[in-house]
Amino acid sequence: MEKFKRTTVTSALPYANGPVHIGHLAGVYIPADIYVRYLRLKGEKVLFIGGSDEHGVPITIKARKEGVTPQDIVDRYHGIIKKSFEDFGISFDVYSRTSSKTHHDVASNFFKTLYDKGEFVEQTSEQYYDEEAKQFLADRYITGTCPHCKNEHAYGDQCEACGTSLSPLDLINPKSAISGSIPVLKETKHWYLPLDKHESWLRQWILESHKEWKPNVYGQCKSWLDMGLQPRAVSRDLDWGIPVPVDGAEGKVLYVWFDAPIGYISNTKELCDGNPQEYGKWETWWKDPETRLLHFIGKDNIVFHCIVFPSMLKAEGSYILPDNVPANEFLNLEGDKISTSRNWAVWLHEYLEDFPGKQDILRYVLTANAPETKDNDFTWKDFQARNNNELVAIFGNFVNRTLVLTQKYFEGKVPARGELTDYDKETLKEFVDVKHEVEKLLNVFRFRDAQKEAMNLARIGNKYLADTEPWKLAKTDMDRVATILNISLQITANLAIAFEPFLPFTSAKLRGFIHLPKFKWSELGSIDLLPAGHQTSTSELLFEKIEDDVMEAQVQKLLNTKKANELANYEPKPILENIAFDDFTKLDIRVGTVIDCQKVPKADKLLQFKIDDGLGGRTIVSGIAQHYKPEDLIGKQVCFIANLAPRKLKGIDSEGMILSAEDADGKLVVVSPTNGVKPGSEVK
RNA sequence: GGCGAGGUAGCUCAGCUGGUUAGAGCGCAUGAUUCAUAAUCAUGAGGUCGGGGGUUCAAGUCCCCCUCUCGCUACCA
Repeated sequence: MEKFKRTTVTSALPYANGPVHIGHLAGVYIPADIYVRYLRLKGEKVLFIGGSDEHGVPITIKARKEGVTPQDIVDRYHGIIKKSFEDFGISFDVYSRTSSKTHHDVASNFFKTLYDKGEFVEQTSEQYYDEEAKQFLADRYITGTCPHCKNEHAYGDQCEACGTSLSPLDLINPKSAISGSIPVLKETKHWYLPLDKHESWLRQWILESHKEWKPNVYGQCKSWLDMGLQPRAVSRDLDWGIPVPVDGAEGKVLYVWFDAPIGYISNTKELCDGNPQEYGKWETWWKDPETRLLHFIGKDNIVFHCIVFPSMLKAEGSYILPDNVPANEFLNLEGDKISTSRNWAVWLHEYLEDFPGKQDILRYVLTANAPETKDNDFTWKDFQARNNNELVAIFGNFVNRTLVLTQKYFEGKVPARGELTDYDKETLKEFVDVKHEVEKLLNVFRFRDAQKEAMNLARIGNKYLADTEPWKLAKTDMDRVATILNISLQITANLAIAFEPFLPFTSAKLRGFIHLPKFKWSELGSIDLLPAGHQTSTSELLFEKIEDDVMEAQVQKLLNTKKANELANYEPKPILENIAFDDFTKLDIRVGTVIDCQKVPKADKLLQFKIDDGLGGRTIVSGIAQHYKPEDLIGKQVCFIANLAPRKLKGIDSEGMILSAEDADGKLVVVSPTNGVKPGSEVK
């Protein structure tokens, strides 16, 4: 740590196609904000960089669907996201966006530098081109019939009906989603970052030099490195994004994952160029070896920030590499994965409508239950318990007791401290220890435990009051009461400092109560924060209890979402276009009896069937292993397409396709005749 | 199937390079207390550390096998 003079902290750029929810906050922004506030309080030089990620295909699709421009979409969500962060006290030095002019220039130059240095590999491949719209089609812009489930509305990268990932070339009857015309294959050139060439130094850098990274991060990197790295395309044929700054690259833009992390750099530049006196030169924050670079991210981003982006920085040559990448796991909500598309989330802007002014409760709960080592679950019950039993009962209560007693006995003025007893000294020593403990934990990104440790300060205070009982002594020994309250008030002031990184709004409110305008982290542990005679205010409450009905309303809101989702899921898919009878008769569907059935080794989803088809038997491989036990199917009759061209699966020739119905929840159920029939019977 | 991360008290989690009766917070029980938002304080009950085998004088901690959860990856005619 000593070798660094300053710290650049980045937090993952949220994708501007939707608002942000508690998962974002818990995984990335709260930990980053706590860390940054902590460093600032210590007087260290630090920049906290954020911004919206505004390029990429999903934004263009959303725009098209709504009949607006991509810029409209990102303007809308950038605004909402930025406001949410401000509302929750995420203290970015800059929150900009990748559609900015600065970013376009920086990213463009970055690419150009790598291009000129020969760090890319050029490769030409065949991709679909829309001759009417005169453009190449991104995978998402091609629709067609899924070769697996025959859904006519499959996308070029994925069929949403059966969940299969596809390549555009797999689609039957591909169609352009832009013009509706039939696309043609055309050669196109793209640039690739040859990650394989970076493998050896990455291996050394991560696996040897950064064993201190969190296990989930280190393990994920090792997994990727051991699998062997492949070149990654850095350009796309698209009109939304940063144009590839090279001759002959018309109609091509930088691939979104390439431009997004550069956004950290551009946003730094924007900040520094706008106020050089305050922030200095942007290069200092990115190129000086005495700068410590930290990326706060969620686990989905590990590979980009540990492997891809460092490779880009290394290839460029003049940049420093991240010193650590503290990545969190995921937060679930009431037992289910948070999902933007299923609206299964607690949105930050909605939370503030329901709980105005209570952002610190959410900050507290999300930190106390942060997914630091594994996925965690957010429940409203836990939210209520932590508020009522911890914030209200321990923290708020201690502050309130102290201030009320001070008011009662000393008109709100800090009383002078007399001689300290041994017990007083013991108590003081304990809360000096808290400082060291919090620091130790924050330094290794253990925010959950650090916050718990800060809470200990209030516990110490409550115990101190209970043990010394100033309300009894008030009848006999006011000097002693003065000392006790003086110490209690010092503890209160310490709480304001200790909680500033975690609960900034509460800290500010508390400082208002005790009129403590200025403070530093180094003063934590001091018993001279409030001089004798200093005035404190009659307190309002720091936290309020949350009643059951309020929580029930939130749970009900989620249940309603779930119900709405179920209804939506139950809607059957629209019927496909009519076909001629001849087309039907081309299909030869038969009934067969399962003679044998077993799992295909080394495949999770495949079962291998031996079917009696009345004609000597045949082998069929079917992807239903997750829905049936092999032995349960033996002896059953199934329907299968008998004249489908055979295909090898995991080395086994599959001679046909077993028919299954897909239930609303995605469960596959084999179609079977209601009464037994002779094997080989035709289905008409 | 391969790889990665997890599986420790009712719940959420600590347990560093193996070392005496396995810890914390919440919840629960009992007692004390009233300055405080029925808040606080003390005490206590609760775990064969996912299962099995092994190494060792000694294993939650190291090795092997199995099992469950999550993620990446392959497979879904």
